[in-house]
Amino acid sequence: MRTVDPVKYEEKRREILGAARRCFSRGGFRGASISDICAEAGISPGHLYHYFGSKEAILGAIVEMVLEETTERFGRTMEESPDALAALISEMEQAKAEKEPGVHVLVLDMFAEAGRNPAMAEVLQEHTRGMRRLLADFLRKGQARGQIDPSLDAETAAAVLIGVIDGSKIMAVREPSPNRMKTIELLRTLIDRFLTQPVPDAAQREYGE
Amino acid sequence: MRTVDPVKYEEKRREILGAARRCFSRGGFRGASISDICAEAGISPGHLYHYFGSKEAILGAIVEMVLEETTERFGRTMEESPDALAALISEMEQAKAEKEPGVHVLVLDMFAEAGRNPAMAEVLQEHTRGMRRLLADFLRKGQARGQIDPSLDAETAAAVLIGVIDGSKIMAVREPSPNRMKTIELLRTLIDRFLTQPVPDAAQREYGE
Amino acid sequence: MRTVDPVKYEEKRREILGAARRCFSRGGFRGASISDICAEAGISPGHLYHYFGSKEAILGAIVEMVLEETTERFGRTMEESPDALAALISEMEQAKAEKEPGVHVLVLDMFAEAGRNPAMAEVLQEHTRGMRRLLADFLRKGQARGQIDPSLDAETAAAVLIGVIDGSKIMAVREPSPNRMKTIELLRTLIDRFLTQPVPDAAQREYGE
Amino acid sequence: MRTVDPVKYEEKRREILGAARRCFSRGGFRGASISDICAEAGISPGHLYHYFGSKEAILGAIVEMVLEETTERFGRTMEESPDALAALISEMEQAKAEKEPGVHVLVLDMFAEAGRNPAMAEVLQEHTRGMRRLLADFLRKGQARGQIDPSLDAETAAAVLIGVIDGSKIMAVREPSPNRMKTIELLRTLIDRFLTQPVPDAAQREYGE
DNA sequence: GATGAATGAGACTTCATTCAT
DNA sequence: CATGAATGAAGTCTCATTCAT
Repeated sequence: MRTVDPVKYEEKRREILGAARRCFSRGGFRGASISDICAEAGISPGHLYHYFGSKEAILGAIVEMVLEETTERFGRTMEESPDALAALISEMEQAKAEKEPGVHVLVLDMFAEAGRNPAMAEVLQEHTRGMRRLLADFLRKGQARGQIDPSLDAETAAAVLIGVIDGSKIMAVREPSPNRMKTIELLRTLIDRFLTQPVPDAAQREYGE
Repeated sequence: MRTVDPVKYEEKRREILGAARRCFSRGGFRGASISDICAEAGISPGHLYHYFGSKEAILGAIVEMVLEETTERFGRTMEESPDALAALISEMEQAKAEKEPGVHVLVLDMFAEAGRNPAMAEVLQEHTRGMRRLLADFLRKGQARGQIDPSLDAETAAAVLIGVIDGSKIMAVREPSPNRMKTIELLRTLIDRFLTQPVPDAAQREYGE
Repeated sequence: MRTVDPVKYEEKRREILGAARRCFSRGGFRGASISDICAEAGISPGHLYHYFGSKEAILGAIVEMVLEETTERFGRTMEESPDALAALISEMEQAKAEKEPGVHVLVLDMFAEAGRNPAMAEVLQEHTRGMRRLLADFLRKGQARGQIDPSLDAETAAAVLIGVIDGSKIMAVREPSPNRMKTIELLRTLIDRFLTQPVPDAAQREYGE
Repeated sequence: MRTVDPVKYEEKRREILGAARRCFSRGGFRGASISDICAEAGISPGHLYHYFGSKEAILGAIVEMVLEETTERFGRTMEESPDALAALISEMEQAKAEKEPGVHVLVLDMFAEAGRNPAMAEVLQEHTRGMRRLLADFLRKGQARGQIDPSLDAETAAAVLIGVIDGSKIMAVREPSPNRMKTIELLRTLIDRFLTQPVPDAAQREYGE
């Protein structure tokens, strides 16, 4: 009798996904139970299975959601930033000041999971391609504007920079809060020097003289 | 009569640890069961608890082992390398060509776990301090020899470089095998430019002109 | 749709409690396993945990139930009895002719458990206070009616009598069935003499003469 | 080659029994493991099985030991006491001031166990007979000396008094420390009135007048 | 005598999933 | 739509007992 209102359906789905995300953020993919998610979402387990066929499916949807958000945010950041350097630094700082602190855990868990789950690996790789393309375009624009070393292969440089961003996320786990400022500052230098054309080789190794 | 034989004990312990490591590499910390480990090690569940008081304890021992190995290998790499750049690149390449491919997963899992398990975080931070000190000393030597920009704060630079190495590990998950070469090559450039003194500011932004 | 039905829930809970009680009566608190209880109740182990969070919780509920029943029955007995003596004797006889013979074991187990489990001790003490108050009031009424020695402190006498009742329960374990009659008969004398004012001291030690 | 020195054997057996007793006192029969006992006795599990064929056997030996001690102590107490009343009170007080507080638990556990384990019940009943005989003799002597109501059947009275003593042990669990003094005092009255000839019936119910 | 490595059954508990209502 | 009762496999861990040394 009741028509299956697809709007409401999607809405509820998103609600559940939000609850799941909060749960996963706390204890990782394996650490949150369907029960936990149901409690957080305020629904019954039976009902949850109307929206997702399995826990794995929830996980998949979450990953997609998180990755999409990441890409989106990254795209916005780049649009709003004056240059590549500022954009990348901003990206790293934003990641650090996340409202939900568990997001990091979620992303790290994703990496680990991708290391052993081919399906997840595929999703992650697909997303990485998208993000790299985005960043590469951005770099190319910088090169066109003369802000970035034109000899860099934009595509490869983008991959490298994504690696640097990932590394900065791990730094948050590896080191306690102190001197994070100084590290970020030096990361800025690192990126700056990478993207900027270096002096001719001849001049390079001369400090000691 | 007096058969205590701590040698055999330690040997067996190591054997179990090896089995556990293989299992964890496959399925992550949470994904491998005590049963799995026992099967892999060829012992009964009851017996395993002669050597480790809990699954958590096994995990702890593994983590310690892996981190120790990492530090050792890193130390050796640096001793054998002619300069900092070579050492870091070699480190990243070695990591990639690990005999046991699952080690990556293990390390990534460790990061994720540290993100929510304070005990694990503590261990990881302790180890990070050690590794950073090692790397900082190495950088200072390079600075003394005039190979590295003396204006860099060695301690902070070490932290940043560890981040880059971590990032390179994630790259292995993010991107399929192709064009890994080019990425590694560009990472070399990144590190090179970071550690090497840049040209005077005046000369920097001149590409386009 | 709105099927919460706390009635059915409570019913099932009581059912499980009944099964647990039967199991505990057979083998004691430690001797009955969750599996046993599930088999007795005809449910799966997973389901049992919908109703009780732990084995300890079941135990707690049982204890409460048994103690409550005891108090209730004791209250009724006293209301129905013409005087204190009859009430106490009736109490001891009733205890002996329990429908479920295991109840004794259960109570004895409770005492033992209370000797080492502080939580259980607390529950038992709470219940003891209630029962003592009940009995003390009863004794005071008897004193008012001139049936009981008014010089007895009702509260303390109640404690002592509870001890006598407990002792009579242990007698059931200590001695095989024969000459139970005679013992009960003599217990009646014991209580009678305790509650009844004795002759002046002068008259007391004169038997032999 | 080595003769099986029966003295040393018995000694070691007793040592293990002591350790087991301490363990059982803490956690009850079921709460102490063979491992615990071995640790407490400072021997290996394999060795323990040279002395006792099973855990059950240890339990049996302990029970026998405890019961024997109880009887012995009770015998001594009676020999040393001037009259029955003093002896019984002393018995109850001694029990209360036990060096090892866990002895109570052990005894209570024994009662509970006897409620369901026929072998244990048999042992307990055997011991009870011995103790009752002892006490009955003692009472008869008191009757002969004119200190105790001669109309009491000594055998039955002994059973009743053992019940009172048992009850006083449970009181230690049922009630926290306060006003234990008063209770013991009143227990004295209870026993005194029980053993002492009451006034003629006619005089008894006259308080109110 | 004495050790402790080794076993394997079984304990409690969790959890993804299904289904009658 | 929605509930929550129900399942049963699997997980971690304990423990009495055996046996080669």
